[in-house]
Amino acid sequence: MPSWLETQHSLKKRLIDEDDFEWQLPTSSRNRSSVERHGHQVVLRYVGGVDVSFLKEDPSIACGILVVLDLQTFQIVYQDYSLVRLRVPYIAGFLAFREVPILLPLIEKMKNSQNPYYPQVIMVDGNGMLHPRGFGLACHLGVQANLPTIGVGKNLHYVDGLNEEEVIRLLQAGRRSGEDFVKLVGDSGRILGAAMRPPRGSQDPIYISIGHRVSLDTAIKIAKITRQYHLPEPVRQADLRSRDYIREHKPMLLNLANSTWKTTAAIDLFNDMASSGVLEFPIYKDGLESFCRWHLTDLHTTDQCDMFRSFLIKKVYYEKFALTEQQYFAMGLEDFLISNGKRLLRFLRN
DNA sequence: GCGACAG
DNA sequence: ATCTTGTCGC
Repeated sequence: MPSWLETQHSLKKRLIDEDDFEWQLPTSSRNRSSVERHGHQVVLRYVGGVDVSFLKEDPSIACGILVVLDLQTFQIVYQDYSLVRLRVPYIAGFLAFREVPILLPLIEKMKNSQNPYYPQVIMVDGNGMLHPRGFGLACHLGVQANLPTIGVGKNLHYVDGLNEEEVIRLLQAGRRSGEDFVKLVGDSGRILGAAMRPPRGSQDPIYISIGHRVSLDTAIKIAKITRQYHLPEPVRQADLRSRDYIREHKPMLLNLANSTWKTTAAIDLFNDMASSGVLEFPIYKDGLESFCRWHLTDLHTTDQCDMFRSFLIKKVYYEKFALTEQQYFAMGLEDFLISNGKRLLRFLRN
């Protein structure tokens, strides 16, 4: 099994950072004819948006959504949900490994059914090239779905020396010239994306970056024409609707959370350790990523097991299963496997 | 050395 | 991601 790092690097080779599509951007003039050729729109009309929302009481339960906005009417013409139980932690810089498995099937389902609203480009709730290794969620999803994608971030990832204060300063400097966007140049000199000035009243910028098969200039143009409020409409609608879905189904979801949670979490942990003999976890150190590795063969003494236990609690259990500290202890899981080193040793021998 | 870290 | 009512301003 390749590591997440290796997967990112190899998928990145397939990334296309320039315009690669049949359609054209709609002109500012109003004569938007719905001309079609070979069943495909010649002018950009259907813009997708994806997002994932979570259940507060059990963050391992999530709802992924795909919506499609019709630019001609500015209405949502398609939406589809997917309810999932997450087994992958959120780790900064590796968001795609958590969300792509949810979102990709939604896209493929639509493609396989030859839905006429199949999006020509998808706006993703998460960054694209504006990412520590230049391959964020939007890139990852775009490459795997082979669709043009645009990254739309609400927060600036810690990457290439960029910081938010500087961005806000740049945006305000560009205000006089009427410029709504500022391109973001990292310490390396590379252009990583662009910051979009929020509508007046709000302070936080949003961040646009290349996902796949779209140039930054095109991404910016599409962000412009799809923005009515703070966020571009496809992403905003995906956000709102997936949140609504969670809210509406809350009673049922709470049942689900209580019924299978405990055993699933414990069994998965067993399997992970037993099959690979090693637990790996990516961590950041001095702006570089590395892996924290624990080999089961390292666990000879009670002390080592105790250290392993605290690592496990801090770095694996909470994040791997997206548990909060309170939830973790409420589950009583520490008694099950890792209450102390001796107990862990006993488990390892069997 | 620590801390900054998309959703 | 999630937590949250009223409130300040156009």
